[in-house]
Amino acid sequence: MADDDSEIAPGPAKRVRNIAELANLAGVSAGTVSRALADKPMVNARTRERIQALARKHGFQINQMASKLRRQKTGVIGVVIPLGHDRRQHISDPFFMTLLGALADQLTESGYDLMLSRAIPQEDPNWLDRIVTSGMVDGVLMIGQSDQFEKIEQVARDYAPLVVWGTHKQGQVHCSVGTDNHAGGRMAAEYLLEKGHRSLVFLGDTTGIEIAERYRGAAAAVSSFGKGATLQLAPVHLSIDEMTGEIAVALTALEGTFDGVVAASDAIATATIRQLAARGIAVPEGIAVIGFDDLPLARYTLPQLTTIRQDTATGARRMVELLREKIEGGTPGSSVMAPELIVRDSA
Amino acid sequence: MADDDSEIAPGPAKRVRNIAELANLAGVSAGTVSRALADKPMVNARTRERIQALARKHGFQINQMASKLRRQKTGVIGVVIPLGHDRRQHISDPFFMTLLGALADQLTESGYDLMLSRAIPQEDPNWLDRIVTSGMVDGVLMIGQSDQFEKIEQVARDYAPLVVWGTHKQGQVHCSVGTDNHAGGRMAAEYLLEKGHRSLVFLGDTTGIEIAERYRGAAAAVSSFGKGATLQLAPVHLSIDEMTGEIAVALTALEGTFDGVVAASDAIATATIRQLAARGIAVPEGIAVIGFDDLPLARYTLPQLTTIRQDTATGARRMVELLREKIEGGTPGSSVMAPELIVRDSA
DNA sequence: CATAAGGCAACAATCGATTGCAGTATAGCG
DNA sequence: CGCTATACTGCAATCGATTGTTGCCTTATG
Repeated sequence: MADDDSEIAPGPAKRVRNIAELANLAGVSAGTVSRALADKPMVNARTRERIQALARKHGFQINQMASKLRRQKTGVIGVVIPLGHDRRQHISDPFFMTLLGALADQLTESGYDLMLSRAIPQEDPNWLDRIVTSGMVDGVLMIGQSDQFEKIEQVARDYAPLVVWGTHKQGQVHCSVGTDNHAGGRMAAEYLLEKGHRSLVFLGDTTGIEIAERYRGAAAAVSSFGKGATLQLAPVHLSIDEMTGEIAVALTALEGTFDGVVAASDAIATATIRQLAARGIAVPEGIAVIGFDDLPLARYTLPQLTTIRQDTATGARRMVELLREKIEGGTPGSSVMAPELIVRDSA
Repeated sequence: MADDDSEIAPGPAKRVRNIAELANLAGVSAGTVSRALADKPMVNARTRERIQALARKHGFQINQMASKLRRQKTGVIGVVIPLGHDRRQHISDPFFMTLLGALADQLTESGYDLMLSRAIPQEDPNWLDRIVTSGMVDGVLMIGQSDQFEKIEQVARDYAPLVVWGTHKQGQVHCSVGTDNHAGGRMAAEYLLEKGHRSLVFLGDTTGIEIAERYRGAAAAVSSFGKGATLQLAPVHLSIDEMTGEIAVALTALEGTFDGVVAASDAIATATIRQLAARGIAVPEGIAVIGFDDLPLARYTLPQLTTIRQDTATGARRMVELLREKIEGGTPGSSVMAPELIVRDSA
């Protein structure tokens, strides 16, 4: 094998553990190796390439821990999912997963690593401080505010590199990216009203601020429609285990009193459609159902979901952009995205 | 100023950046602080508590990078998704996401942090080495072998702490956890045959080893059934963008030549059902469809999916268990889980 | 030929925590 | 009272890479 500069090189040679050893092999100092591998112009092009080739040949890579320690930055972004109001809500919640996927793509493209944490505020009141001051991450992206708005505010007051997916409240300290949930809720209810439905039910648990906003939006639409329109509220949690039973209970309890469902999420909407089908109620003819999120699964149902779209792809892009700005010392504002009504077949 | 154990402590006091500063405050040496915070019995119980209280008060936490560097372990497990044969397959693929969620839960419970990486072998042939030797992780969990079986084998030969979700081949070096894909494929086809369907189509791209196994299993079932039964193959990729069009093409091309579909995944199955519905073909009366995975979304479709279940929860648990064994120096074998036929309504 | 200038590389301090070993104080016992 | 054993604590080396500073050597120019 005609290889680099050696005669016979069967597979990767003796393992090189650190810069010093490689420096020995190359006959230079550790500092030079460091600069060479970092492509610094200060080192002669020829030696640089020689060193890089040697590194490649021996499968050598910089020890990240040492490097990060010295440079005081990690190249890692923490992605946190606070499971606040709904302890049993699994990290595998479909909306979280979708946004997480988008964030992973964005961060990878930006050269960051992604560290995933699940946080349970009820068990550890310092959940956020722990992540923030662990020294493991350059910044934190949070998926959802849950019922931890105050905690987030408190931490954000002296920790800059933090961007949260969620609702934006007037005057809040922390930087958020999210859909206008109030507008989305209103939009959903208005669409059902427009379609001639008058007795609406909102399926969702309003403990978390985002869902609460959606409910308020729907309520606003109904009350501004005036007499003849009503909105009932039935709490349904996001955890998939609890959801099914709660929907069944709600549907039974409210049977005959409504002709339209505003679901707090697509997951709830699909589960609802399924249960309605099981009861022999056609969607949308018997009862119309509108979702929220526009997850991929919204297109998998039959009928396909009419829903309020949250654009997770651009949301993720924006979160990463804002976080980078903050890491570099900027102070960008929050970003509120307009929800979009996606009309398909369920309403 | 009243410091140390102080009288009035209004909020977190002056920020303490490292062990040395805290040691100063406490009037002890850095070593003692380190031991105290690590709950080592060697330090006096009273001083230990005093130091811990002080740390809490100043919101001090050990610098992870320094600690990890010194101890030569990170407490981080890398979770890698190789996007081998299907470059456009997004990290947000529903099966990946489901397994990832389960892994996240398991790792968190085991006290590990989770670092997520997306790897594109075609762009970076050293994708796995890069992650393994980066010094950032104590071990690696891989989700899916894709078409990288050889690469994985090669790395596994001298990197122990690696556990892969996927198929187990006789005599392989790397440790895998997964479903018996061959048996699963066979099971799916047998079920359709048993139900009286004779002309089957397998929808899936057999470049990846796991899907290939499923196909071979189905083919085995069909050929051992004997004459009268046929199996056609139509490649459909896992990427959600490509999938839809490819299914449409396949359904059109094969129209009228089949009465049963063995889908390589639940995602493919649901997309297929939807397209059949759009063509006015009833499932399962007109054409039966059976999926693979038993993702949560399998219950969201109408009709609900009959499918081959892969138990991701126990799979994840087992992956983490095996990885821990390997990190501690053990050499556990692979684990093959039996697939399970879940009969619902689509076949 | 001499001197200046510029390009490269070596040296050594530094990031912050951990830990083996040595040292000291206190208690206990003869 | 003195000596040993025990229980802590302090000291200093170490993990591996980065980077400001210093110094050498080469080349160019008067």
